[in-house]
Amino acid sequence: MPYVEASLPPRPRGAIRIATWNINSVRLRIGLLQRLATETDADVICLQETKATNDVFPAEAIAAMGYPHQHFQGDKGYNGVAILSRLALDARGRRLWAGKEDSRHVEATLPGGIELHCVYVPAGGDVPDPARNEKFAHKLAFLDELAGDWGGVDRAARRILVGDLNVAPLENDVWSHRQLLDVVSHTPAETKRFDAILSAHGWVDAVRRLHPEPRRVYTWWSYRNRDWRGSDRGRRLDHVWLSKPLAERLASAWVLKGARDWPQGSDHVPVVVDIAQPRR
DNA sequence: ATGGTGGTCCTACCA
Repeated sequence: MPYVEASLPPRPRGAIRIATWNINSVRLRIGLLQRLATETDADVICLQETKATNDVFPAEAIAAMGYPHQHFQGDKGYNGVAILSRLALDARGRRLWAGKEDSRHVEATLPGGIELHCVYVPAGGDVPDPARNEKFAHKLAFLDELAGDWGGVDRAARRILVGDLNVAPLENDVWSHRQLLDVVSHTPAETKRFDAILSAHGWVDAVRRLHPEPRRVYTWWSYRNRDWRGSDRGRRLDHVWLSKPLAERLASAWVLKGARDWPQGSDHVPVVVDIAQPRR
């Protein structure tokens, strides 16, 4: 199983461990970020929905946790992404998408020339019709841009894209494929775009590489579900994508399901991967 | 059945 309830096994010598988590307010859950660091021993933590502008981002508290190398971008009350690292971040940047100023992407380069992208795809509202719902149109436009050559399509590059992509692409990424076909996050309009992005860039879906269908894997359970674990109406919205050279080094992938029960937790749980040291 | 819960920041908007 990809699921773990608490602490992960030790990181293999020389491996890089990367976690991604939609934290749903970094200031409210700063204590849970420490818990994530302790339970995973991650080298790099990518966050989405930090909901903090850069001037109020808790950079010093996070540096004190052992992550002094940081690259973040946030909006007041909404969006917001961050890359937090024990390892030096060589180059940093961000990109704007679908004609908006939203803080939905940051990128940085890790030691070894690994290009890391942290992305927060728009949720898309409730009505799965771009003609009637601007938010859904925005989401589709965002996904179309992700399928384009925004970073230069280079399948040989050492490149990672992680984040809350707000799409559950496969039948076993949702609790009921049939019932969610017209629910935003699992509509054909979205899942077809996912396929297009993956094939255009040669991305490998890390969790599914190691834990293939028909195994069910979720990373999000709604707050509106009283007994989230019992009813298990989840969706796999959070992803780690690897370019082929890095997919060949993929050692492990976990979903930290236990985080959904942390006191005052996020509705998303962290996804964690280990990338082994390159052969030399 | 058209809710249900949670975050931000003050009134509604977003997820």
